Amino acid sequence: MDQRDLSRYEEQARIIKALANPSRLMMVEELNKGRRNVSELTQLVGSDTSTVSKHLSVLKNAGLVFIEKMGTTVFYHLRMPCILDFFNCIEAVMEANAFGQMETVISCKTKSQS
Amino acid sequence: MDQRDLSRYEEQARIIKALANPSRLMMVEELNKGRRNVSELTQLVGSDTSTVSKHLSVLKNAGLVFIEKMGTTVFYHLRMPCILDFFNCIEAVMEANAFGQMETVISCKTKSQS
DNA sequence: TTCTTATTTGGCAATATAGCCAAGTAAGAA
DNA sequence: TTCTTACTTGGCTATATTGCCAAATAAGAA
Repeated sequence: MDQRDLSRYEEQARIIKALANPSRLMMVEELNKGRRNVSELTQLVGSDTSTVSKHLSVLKNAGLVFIEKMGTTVFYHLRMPCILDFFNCIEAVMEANAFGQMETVISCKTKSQS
Repeated sequence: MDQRDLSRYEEQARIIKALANPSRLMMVEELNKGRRNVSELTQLVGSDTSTVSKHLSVLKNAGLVFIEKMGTTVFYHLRMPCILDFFNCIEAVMEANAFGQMETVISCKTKSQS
């Protein structure tokens, strides 16, 4: 295990961790439609403004969004060209899981019949 | 905000969270080469066996791996057909970040020159 | 059965995360 | 300047995560 590899995994984990939160996923999906300011995202998520602001700073530190200031309002933009691939991948895992659960039910039925 | 949407985001977050750890990323990448038992993964990661076992149970609960028992040893298999897309996406963000840092350096230089 | 090897689970301490409220900052309006 | 609006930061608590050690389990071997 190389030190370079380790820090690469740590950096990857940092970015993935920034996405590993329901509120932040919601915001990312919304930002994929276009720029949004903090108030708009706050309304979407339904938490305190400060909470949303902190979520946004997590996304910013991970490099997933960038800001554009206009007067007193701050617009957040998504910088994640691969977002569709990313969500499709997670979606595929979820589908596989749903299918797996179905199989379990079937196999239980089969067992109870035998 | 629909309750269905919320729980979808929660489920997505749970899967993403399972990937958001350096040791688990290391294991996932290794498992992409083929099945591995706990000892092999323990050696790879360099933590305690119990720690690795718990990491594996996180991956299993997320549906990202499944097991195959052979006598006393347990082989873990990756179930993530999209793993390449996933890593490529994260890689793209990392590259964009590196590029962004470079830009910052350049813009600082430019500013100090003006 | 006892011994050994492979793995999982329980329990604990250290650290990180999430959310709220209150306080601080920043930019424009009055 | 003061007021207001938009946002960020500090501070706190509750909860979750990580990693270790020790103990439990499971399956063969002796």
